[in-house]
Amino acid sequence: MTETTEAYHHGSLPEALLVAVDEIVIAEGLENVSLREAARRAGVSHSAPAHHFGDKDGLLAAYAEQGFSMLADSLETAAIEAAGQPMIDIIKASGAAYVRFALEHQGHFQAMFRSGLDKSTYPELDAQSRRAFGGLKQRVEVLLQGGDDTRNADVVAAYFWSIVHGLSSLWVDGALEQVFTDERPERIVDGVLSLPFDGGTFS
Amino acid sequence: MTETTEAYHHGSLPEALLVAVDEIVIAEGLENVSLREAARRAGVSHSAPAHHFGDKDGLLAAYAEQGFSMLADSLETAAIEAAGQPMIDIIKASGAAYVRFALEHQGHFQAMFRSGLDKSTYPELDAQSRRAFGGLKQRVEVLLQGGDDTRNADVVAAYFWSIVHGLSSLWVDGALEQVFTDERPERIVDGVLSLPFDGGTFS
DNA sequence: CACAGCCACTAGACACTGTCAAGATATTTC
DNA sequence: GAAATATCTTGACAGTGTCTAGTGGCTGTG
Repeated sequence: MTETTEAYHHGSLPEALLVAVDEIVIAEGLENVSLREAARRAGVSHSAPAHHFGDKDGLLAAYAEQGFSMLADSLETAAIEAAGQPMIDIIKASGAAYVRFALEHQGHFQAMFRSGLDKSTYPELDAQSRRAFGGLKQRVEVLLQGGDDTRNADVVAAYFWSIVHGLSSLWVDGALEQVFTDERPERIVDGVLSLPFDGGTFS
Repeated sequence: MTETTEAYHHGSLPEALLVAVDEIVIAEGLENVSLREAARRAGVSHSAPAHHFGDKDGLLAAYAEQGFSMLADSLETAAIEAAGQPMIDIIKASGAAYVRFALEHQGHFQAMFRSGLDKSTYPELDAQSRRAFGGLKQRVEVLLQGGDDTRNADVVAAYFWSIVHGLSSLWVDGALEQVFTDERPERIVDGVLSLPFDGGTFS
């Protein structure tokens, strides 16, 4: 567990607590995160966390905010790596990065979308989540106007977002494996992610 | 609050407790549901719920199971009402019913997908959730083979499911309104739901 | 009609949790 | 070096989940 960095009392407690939260979420689930257990893992007294994060929701909000920040970075990195290609491929790469993030950071992903935190009471959380999703909307606008496409940009952005978010949620939740027992989830995900670009219309 | 049906001691406590849970989730959020508060609202002692549901997770599982059962019924009803129309329209109607259910029963929807319950420890929960999603898979199979479509049925089913589930989650979470401030969510949802049937492919 | 058994619930206890107030200790500032 | 401040500790309280031991009424059987 969380190696004791000894040198507390000069600034590393908040980070150590976020690491502790991540460990707890992974090991015992989001609902079993507690201030006291996080404090225990960080080697401090039971009420030390409150000093930095206010209360339990504050700690979870900081953890979720970290997650949105990481997600925003991942999406941006994916877009940069795909730079030069057609916009549609940049969007496709971002979508894959979204699902990859959800799977590689399930603890953060749960806190981001399952903690029930009200963004209006945590401005920084709100800001980081906007940062994560703002890029998609812009790229969709470029995509549509470039091709003289009359489809509504907000609708198309929500469409892409719903696909990757739904897919991520269902996968992390275990629902994909529950329903599609004969297919490996990776294949399902790959297939779904390419549908909107290669046959996502049905009639 | 929960009118006291007086006539306890002959069978109505479990139902009353589920109603109480629903009230609590709506009024104070999923994470504030407690056995003792549910007992209070039902007018019984603090440990009465355990007699019927075992423990807190058991109560939440029963509530979530009720939700999956209602969802399965809603989807089935939608499919029946659209019977006779082309299969693609039946699927479209089911998708709309899915999103409508999420919005009209936000309490149940949260418990179904945000409670972190392990389905393998609640067989009835598992069964009801399979019932809800099984129909979609079958209908997609009919859709594809009817049109000599070579696309993988599991992939297409996961695609539809991801769209409606992602859309529902983001809406209930308030994320749609957060990002698309200038559009009413209903319009976004209507647009997204029709995209896969009228221009869901991009290139 | 008595009585034994059982079902639905109560009452009390315990360990755990979040949160608050008060204090202690180290670090920084002047 | 002293004062001020940030960081953390200690102790307390109410609320919670869960366990154990009861209690009260209903049911079926002789």
